[in-house]
Amino acid sequence: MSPNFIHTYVSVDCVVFGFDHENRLNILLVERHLDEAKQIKLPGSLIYSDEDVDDSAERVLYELTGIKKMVLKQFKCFADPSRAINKDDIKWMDEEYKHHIDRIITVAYLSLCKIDHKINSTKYNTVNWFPIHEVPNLPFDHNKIIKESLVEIRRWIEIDFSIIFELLPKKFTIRQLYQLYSALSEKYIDIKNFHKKISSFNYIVPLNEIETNVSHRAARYYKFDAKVYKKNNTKLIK
Amino acid sequence: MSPNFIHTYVSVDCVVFGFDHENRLNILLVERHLDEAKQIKLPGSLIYSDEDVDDSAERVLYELTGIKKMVLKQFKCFADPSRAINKDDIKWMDEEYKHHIDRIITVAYLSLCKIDHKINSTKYNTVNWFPIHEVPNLPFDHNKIIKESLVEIRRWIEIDFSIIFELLPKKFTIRQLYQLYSALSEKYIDIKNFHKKISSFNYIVPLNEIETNVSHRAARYYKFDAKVYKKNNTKLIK
DNA sequence: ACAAAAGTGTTCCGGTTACACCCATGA
DNA sequence: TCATGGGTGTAACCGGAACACTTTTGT
Repeated sequence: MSPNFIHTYVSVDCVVFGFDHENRLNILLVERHLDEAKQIKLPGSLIYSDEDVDDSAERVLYELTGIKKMVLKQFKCFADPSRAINKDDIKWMDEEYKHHIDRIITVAYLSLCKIDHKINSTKYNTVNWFPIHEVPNLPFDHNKIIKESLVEIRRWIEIDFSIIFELLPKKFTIRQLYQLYSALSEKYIDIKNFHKKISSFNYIVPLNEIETNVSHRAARYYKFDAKVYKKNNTKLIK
Repeated sequence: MSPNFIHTYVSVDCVVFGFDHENRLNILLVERHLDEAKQIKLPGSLIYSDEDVDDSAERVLYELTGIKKMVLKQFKCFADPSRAINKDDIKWMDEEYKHHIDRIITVAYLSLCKIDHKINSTKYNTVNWFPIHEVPNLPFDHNKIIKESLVEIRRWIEIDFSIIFELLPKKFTIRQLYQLYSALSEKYIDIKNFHKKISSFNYIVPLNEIETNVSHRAARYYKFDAKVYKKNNTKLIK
């Protein structure tokens, strides 16, 4: 065996997006403990020897939120040989996994979560939402992963518009959907035309319920009907 | 260290597409040798201990074709624990790498090549084009990888139309481009309208040269101007 | 002359865009 | 009564789809 072939550990890191009440994209970060210090990072784990990566990501998401069957999407393998050469990172891995790890490859996943959903982590003591533009410096190449995940979530919504509803409450107004879509697609759309278009889709179902306590005409709540959507599969933008 | 974390080799496999003169998508496959028997497979390699995956894929492509700087795109990590449990596959790995490998994770890449380009492999004795619909049973999960690569190449062209020209000769007719596009996008487009649209793009440059020896009106040759394209970046389909 | 494909022109249609206008509600 | 946003209507516009027509070349 040529000694210069990689023989390594492989991990999974998950970027979980949420959409807050101030119309900002957020991501979930967890706390890691190094000596007595705390540092935040992306949730992740080494994969098990009998696990597929998708299963591993599903496990990480469950350990993170307590939710089973979250939508998820693998988007990139990060394998820069120097992605884990920071001393603190190596030290943390030594402590966390009780073994010296000199190089580590990670497979990054995207996931989506309603921001009001109760987070019930079975693994982490501290799990918090961070607005995407307020994410501090993170260990390893986690900042890079997050940056690329933003490109990926936009692409994902182009491919499958329906996943956008994973970020909204079950009942939502068209304005909420508009603001989420705007936060993701960045190109301007007239809200009136957006409204007309969205409400013309048969998988956007109007409810007999409107907003309360708003200082203007109350907006109607709608829900997303996934079954109808699957039959038609209309893209928002052709 | 918990013993149930994966500690493994990581490889790269490349699906290289070409477009033949009968308007079929082809892929490059190589021969592997097991005992005295030959078997064809996707080109690939374990990654080196100081290599990033992208670099590794670039190296595999160079060893395969002799071409430097081929376009490439990582598209998925395949890590099913049972993707390498076939006895022949294990035996082959034992011989190829002189070491027993019980599990292997691979990162799959897409690449594109003009089918008339000379193939000058520095590693493989036998490298051949296979029409996509005539690919035989391959070892590991290579058939699965190829299947998913087809979905991916279509997506890639949606995102960046210009990469389609990697599959065409430098001089091409609009009909050639039409047939390639049809092979990839599968939805019918009227060739007249396609012609009109394509020739309206300023990055599709008409040449002072037309077909010869055709039994109908000779078509004009065009070339693709990447610089102009980069400035405008028009998508074929909005 | 005919076949086959290049290349151009024209019409039609549907969806997007840009608004104007009215409605409902709280302050 | 005013400000704010909900919700509807309409007309202009633009790009794609369909297809007719002319051109060019080999057989």
